[in-house]
Amino acid sequence: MPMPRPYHHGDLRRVILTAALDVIAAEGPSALSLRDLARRAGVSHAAPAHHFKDRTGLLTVIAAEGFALLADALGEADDLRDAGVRYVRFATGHPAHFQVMFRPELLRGDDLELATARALVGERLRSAVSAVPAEGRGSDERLAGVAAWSLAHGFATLLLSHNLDGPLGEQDPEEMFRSLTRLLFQNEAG
Amino acid sequence: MPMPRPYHHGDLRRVILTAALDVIAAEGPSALSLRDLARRAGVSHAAPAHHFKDRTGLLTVIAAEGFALLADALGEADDLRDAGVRYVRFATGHPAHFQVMFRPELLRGDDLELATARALVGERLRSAVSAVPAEGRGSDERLAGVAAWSLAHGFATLLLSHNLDGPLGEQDPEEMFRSLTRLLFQNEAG
DNA sequence: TGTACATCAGTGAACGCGCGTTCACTGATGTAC
DNA sequence: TGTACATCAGTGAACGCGCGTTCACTGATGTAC
Repeated sequence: MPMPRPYHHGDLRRVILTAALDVIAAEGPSALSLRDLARRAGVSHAAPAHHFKDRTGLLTVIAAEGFALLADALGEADDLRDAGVRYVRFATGHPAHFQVMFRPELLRGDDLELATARALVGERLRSAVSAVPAEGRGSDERLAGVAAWSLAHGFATLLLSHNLDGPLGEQDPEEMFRSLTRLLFQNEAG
Repeated sequence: MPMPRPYHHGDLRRVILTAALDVIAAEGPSALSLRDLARRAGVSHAAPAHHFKDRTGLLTVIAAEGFALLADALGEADDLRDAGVRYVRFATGHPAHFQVMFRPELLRGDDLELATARALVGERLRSAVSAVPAEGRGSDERLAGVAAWSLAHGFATLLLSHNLDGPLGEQDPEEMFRSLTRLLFQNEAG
């Protein structure tokens, strides 16, 4: 005997977000439609607009949430290598967020929450780089930052798009990433 | 006095491909529609299907062409560093191809031309890695390959998605990438 | 050199579909007095 | 404690749009004889 569904959903915003993350992880951001999300949430097709205005609004919320989660993860890193590992772990753990965060053309660029969260990630990355002794990282922190970011981001991206399935075999991605940084930094610092 | 347009276009396939590359570079692969391409080519909306069957067919042709171009570029590399630079140059020079090549979910996976071109790129990358003396690259070629690929791919990806606009400033991307490899490899090998 | 026929490239009308958006509405909740 | 009113969340019908796909077609080109 089905309970009569209450008129107010109560948690619709979160439910739609979760459904959106499912869709994005499975089929990419371009597969997203508000009507489809409404259907998945069992709610009238105009309801999602109430919470997110439109697709861009929804994606912007997801990106902001993603940056906040990533900033949290990076905040707990011991050193630069660990930050890299956490970056990769974030990407595999939150593939939908990750896929959206770095695609500015999908997002409301002037969103305050997004900008704030993104800036915090930038700070965390820079401070992880600064913590490496200068002999190990060269004098140009900006350059070292881009190097570290490129490496982690490239690995994560290739991983998520299944371009490392071959080379990885059965190996754990995080473990491979760790070896990879050991190779590059010859075990110096982080 | 407009010439009466001949019934047979003569070069429609190439014209549609070019239009598709424009659209992808400007708005991403998800913005692609066959009808829109037909409109741009000034041709009836059913014509593109004649050459490419559907969106996936078109994207597969683009990806295969991209891998072929990339293989050519890598084939001329002097060493691993140069291969990296050429990888980045390819990405900036052919952004639309690059955006499509590493998204298997958009492509006809069993396409022979695609698989062949992709395999050739893999070979070229591996041979660039092998050419580095073993002291400089560690004993695990597979790992070194993934490291090099991640670095170049991450840099190229962040660059194209405008995530390096800040750090770059006025600097030439290729130049920055070169510095970045010098930093990482302390000027040892390639 | 001429003719018949096959093949190929592109046309244009028609269809059904899912989409976003709008709008007047209704049910539920919170607040003022 | 009760009532009135404002606000908020979600409904459901309607619209117009661009899309991919199908289909019978026509114009151009190549080939056989």
